[in-house]
Amino acid sequence: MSNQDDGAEDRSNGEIKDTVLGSLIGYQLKRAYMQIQPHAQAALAEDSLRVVSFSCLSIIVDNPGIAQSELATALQMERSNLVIVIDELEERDLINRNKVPTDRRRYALTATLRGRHLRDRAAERVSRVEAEIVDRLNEDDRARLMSVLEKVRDRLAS
Amino acid sequence: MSNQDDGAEDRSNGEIKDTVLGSLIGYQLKRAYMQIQPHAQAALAEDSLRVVSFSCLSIIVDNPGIAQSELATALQMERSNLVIVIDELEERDLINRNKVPTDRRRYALTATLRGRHLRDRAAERVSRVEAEIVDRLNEDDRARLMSVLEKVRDRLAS
DNA sequence: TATTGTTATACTCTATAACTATA
DNA sequence: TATAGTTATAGAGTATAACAATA
Repeated sequence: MSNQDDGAEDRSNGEIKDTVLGSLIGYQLKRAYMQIQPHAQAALAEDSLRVVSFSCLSIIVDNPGIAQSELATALQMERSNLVIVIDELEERDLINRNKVPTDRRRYALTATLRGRHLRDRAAERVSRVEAEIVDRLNEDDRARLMSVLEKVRDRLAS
Repeated sequence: MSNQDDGAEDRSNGEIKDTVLGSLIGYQLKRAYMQIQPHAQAALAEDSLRVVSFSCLSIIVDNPGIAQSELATALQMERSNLVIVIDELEERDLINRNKVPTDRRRYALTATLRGRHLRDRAAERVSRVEAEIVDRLNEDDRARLMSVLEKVRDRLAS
């Protein structure tokens, strides 16, 4: 048998082919997110915030009076899983649970001054980190991002 | 006090503002992924495949002879968490663990004919589902996707 | 000494069911 | 009867440490 293409690809250079997987938008989105997420996480950790805490705080800052249910819907998470996050933000004096006279079942969530300032600072940090990461992406990673950009844009051309 | 903007935004229409959060690439990527993932998951479930099983199978099909460590690196997961996935693919006769004479520590993973066919069919299914979803995105979701496209493209303009 | 595959385990995230108090 | 917040719990997914076999 000759050295022609018999399906056993040459991987002696250590490169892994993911042609089929890489053609899927979901895979590319996940990969792109996985590049960014740890850095965003690290940036938020400087303010002792998790990604979910920051997301909640940010939505509360921009939507004063929002209820926990509404917040859960906005972030596409279960309201049961939101409770301890809100607890923590409240304990850190970043937000308040305000009683609503017209509906005593719900809380009106509002950010404190401290919460608003922390949100702004944290958002600034994450923005900076994201910009740095995208700038430092290597050839493969850039290709990945461009790939998902193109695919989604093609499908959106309507 | 008048009815002017005092920071308490009007949310009577039920719309939630996420201006700051929405300006972050990571958030947009995650949101976009969360739109696609459940549908891809459902499509793969028709072949009793999880996303991780399909990803592994797909990489093995395209890289015959790959080792578990290499596969773990390619998919950015721990090799310890890969073991049961590979076990399952092997039990379903979709791949083989082949002994490598020159290095008896590693296995050379190869897909069976059945595995290659299943991968092709599953990939086709996911592609179709992804296309449908992107087509059916509502105004908000499209705006989200365009947002991340623009942001990343701006940063990549080099 | 370092690496591959493996096991066990812990930790986080997410999902579900059920409860209470209100509407 | 339905909804908001809450609790408890189960299930994924992911991360870490340690081990045997081999390099």
